Amino acid sequence: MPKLDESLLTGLPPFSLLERAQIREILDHAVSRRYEEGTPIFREGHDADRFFLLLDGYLRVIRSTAGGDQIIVLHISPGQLFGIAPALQRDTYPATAIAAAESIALSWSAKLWGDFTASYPGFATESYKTLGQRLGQIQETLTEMATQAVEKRVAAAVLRMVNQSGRKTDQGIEIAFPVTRQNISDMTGTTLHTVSRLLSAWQKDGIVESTRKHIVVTDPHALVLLSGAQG
Amino acid sequence: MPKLDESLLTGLPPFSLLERAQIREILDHAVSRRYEEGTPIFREGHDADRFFLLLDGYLRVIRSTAGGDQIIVLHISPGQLFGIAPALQRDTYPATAIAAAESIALSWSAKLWGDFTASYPGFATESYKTLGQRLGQIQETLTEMATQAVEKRVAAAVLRMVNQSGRKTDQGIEIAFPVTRQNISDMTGTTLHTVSRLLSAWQKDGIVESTRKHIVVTDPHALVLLSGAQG
DNA sequence: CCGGAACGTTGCTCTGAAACAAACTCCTGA
DNA sequence: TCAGGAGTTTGTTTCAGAGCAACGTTCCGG
Repeated sequence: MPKLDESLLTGLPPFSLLERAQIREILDHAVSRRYEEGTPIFREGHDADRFFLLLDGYLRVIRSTAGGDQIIVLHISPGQLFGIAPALQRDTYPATAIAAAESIALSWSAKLWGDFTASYPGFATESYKTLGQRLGQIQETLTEMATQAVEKRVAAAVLRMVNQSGRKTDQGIEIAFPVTRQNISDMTGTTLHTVSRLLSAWQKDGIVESTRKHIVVTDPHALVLLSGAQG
Repeated sequence: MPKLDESLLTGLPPFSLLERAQIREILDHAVSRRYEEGTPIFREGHDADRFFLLLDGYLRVIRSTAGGDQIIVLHISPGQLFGIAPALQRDTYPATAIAAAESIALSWSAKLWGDFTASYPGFATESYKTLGQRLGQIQETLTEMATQAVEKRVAAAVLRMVNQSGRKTDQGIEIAFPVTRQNISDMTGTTLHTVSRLLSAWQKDGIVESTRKHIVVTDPHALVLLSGAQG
């Protein structure tokens, strides 16, 4: 296995305070791996023996019910730590992570978490900061789910993906990873049928442009209004 | 202000590894306060300048939408840390905490969080463990909200309160703090009307017994079945 | 002891969205 | 190049649960 380059980590929040030598040290303990679209990185209930950093690609974090229904709890984008159950003293992962697009991630043995927080200034602080943001996001989604009508939720879900991964094209802003109607329904707790109808309607109104597994938002402002941003 | 007694903290997870002298030290920095039912301890968006430990009573943690709807994210029971936004490097509280019954809580300046985690063995570990559990709970609620029908959600919500605060009486297990229909609807994202109907129906079936702000579960097993525990 | 507020119950109506159903389109691999 | 599967679209039906309304009950302060 070739040595990983230091530039992979420089500039990322958890490592921003570190010396070059320290980053080297961290990388020497890391394992790098590529995941095809649809491949699980880890599964709900399995031994939480490693923690991860996404270098490239996008992930979906999923929870399933006993009845077989599933929902997408959040998305992970490049530069983020994930699977940090070990940081929370959990011995199993509470959710499943799946590559939404071809992805590359580093990972470390869970045992190293303690070493990292102890040895590297800023690492713990920044990690827990991320965790706090994530907790806030989930609470946000929860309130939304409990109080908002389907159309608002779907609009909000699309916006969230755009905000996290949007990149400009000539027609508008596109979501950088493949998304199916089913995926969106799993984010919003509705059916793919309803999502399909909504997207069709929005397309008619010139708000989005969508093909098979691909969505471009042509009128973000209209979508923000639909999402009910207190208007 | 009289000195607080060490026995208040002994045995609680975050402090279990500590010496008597260390507990003394921690208590000397603490402020103790009593809150009437309905009194807010802190509010969403306000400066997160303190963190708390509930000694007695029960709290509701609430989030509100711009549109004025609100939902109860979780309940806090005695012995739990709460308002630990400072631990996550947040400068405002992401939710509001309100006394569901008359309550007593200790609090410390947010600045001390760093000192506590640095000086007291096990404190950080135990705190983040709690946080992990809480994150798991919220994800659980989220999936439930997205996939389950109203009756199941309400049953699950009642069960959660019973598990957290249930105490045996001659007729069954009662929830130890006041709960209105509206409260339950705020936990489940439905209306108080629907909750009222459900409780009436359950009462008819001999599953619960409820008076004004008080609920006794007479047949917990039936409720578990209703909650859809994969049966 | 009275009046009003807070909480709860119940009946009725109506609609948003799930469920069911049936094609259609694109993509992939044999 | 053809078959099958994955993803999508659209129409129709159905119903759980929200909304509205009116009334009952308990509690508390003056």
